[in-house]
Amino acid sequence: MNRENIQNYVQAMIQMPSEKAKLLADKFEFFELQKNEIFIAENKVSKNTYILESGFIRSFTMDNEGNEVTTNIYSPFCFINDVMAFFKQQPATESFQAITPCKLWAMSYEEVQANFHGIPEFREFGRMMLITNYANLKDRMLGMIKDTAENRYLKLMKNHPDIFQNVPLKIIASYLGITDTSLSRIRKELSSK
Amino acid sequence: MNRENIQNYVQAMIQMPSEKAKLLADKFEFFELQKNEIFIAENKVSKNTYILESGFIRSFTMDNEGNEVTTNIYSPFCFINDVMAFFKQQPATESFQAITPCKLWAMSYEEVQANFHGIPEFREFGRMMLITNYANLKDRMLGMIKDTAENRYLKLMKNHPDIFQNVPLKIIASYLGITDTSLSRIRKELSSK
DNA sequence: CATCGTTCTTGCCAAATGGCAATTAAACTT
DNA sequence: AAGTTTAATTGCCATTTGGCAAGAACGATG
Repeated sequence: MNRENIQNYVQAMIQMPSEKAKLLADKFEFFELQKNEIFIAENKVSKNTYILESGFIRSFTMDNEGNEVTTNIYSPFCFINDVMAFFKQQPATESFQAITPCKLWAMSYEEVQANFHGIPEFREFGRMMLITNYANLKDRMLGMIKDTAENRYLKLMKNHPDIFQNVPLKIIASYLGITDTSLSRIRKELSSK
Repeated sequence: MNRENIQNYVQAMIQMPSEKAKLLADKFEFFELQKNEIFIAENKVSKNTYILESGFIRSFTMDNEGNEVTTNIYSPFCFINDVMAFFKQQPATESFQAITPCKLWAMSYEEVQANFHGIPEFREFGRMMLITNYANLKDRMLGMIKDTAENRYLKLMKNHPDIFQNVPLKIIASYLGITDTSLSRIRKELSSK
């Protein structure tokens, strides 16, 4: 645990004096998760929003046949929650689970609201977080349409090699929108090139 | 053109007194588009944000082989722009084009910023818009992974029958993430059931 | 209303991905 | 370390989707 880490993260998101960043970082509370622990459950209202300091998290939901679909894989540092559900304080549409042991920082909804109104930089930080999340999702959406499964795999490899050392392939496959069987075959195909 | 329409739209997005909604609605300027006209061009900074009053708009970009990929289809009333690019005032990552003749309302970036700081309800409106966009994108992303092309087609049919009467099938196919050939076959298959 | 260009459909075949089941490999538990 | 669970790979074949090209249908325009 190191509060400076999230201070730097907050500061990296938007331009502000380091004292301000420290002020914001101080609003977060540290906690840890064991492997496989679920800390935001689908259909329940999430009272906190989170920053991931170390470890790997995934979000997932169920498809119509009852299979788990991994909607996202998170690696440090990043902001984590079901944005839509959290800001409206409605039930989450997906669950969030620790893939490895994790260190996180939490801030309650009430605290977020209070600081949104009181600290312009924080409001800006929140907005930037929303925008960044949105951009990431959009990139992924485009990738799903424009790229083959193989290319999506290669891109993830390139942009997040850390994930492949810490996250089971079946979860990665689900995130890429294919079965673990297909991912295995794609990997075999690539290794023979 | 009817300013009351967007006043109602603004008011529907977040709870506020109708005088406030009127105040916000007054900030938008009316204009029209011809069929096929492009009003936000990829790689250019969009100086305005828009509300669609009538007609159909699509956003699109190019895939790696140079084919157009329709990223979204917009029908009234809705908020339109490349959210990420607009709020950061960076070059748009996709183009926006009128599929039919359209009536729109525009607000400049400067005006948006000024009102964000001056009118809490407007700030809230902007945030809600962002969140709503995000939720829609997320639903679509999930659909791409969870549903077959046929189901995506049926869902769109159910949720936006209006689109099928106004937008060419090749654009709808692209939006669904398949080729026009495949969409045609899916439709044939369904009609024989 | 004749023409030109676009959109939509269809046939044929190829490529990508999935489903299931068996086997191997790896990770966890005691 | 042995045994048990979970993850990953592989073979076989089915299904979905794509690519290309030809023709039919539709729409805009003179």
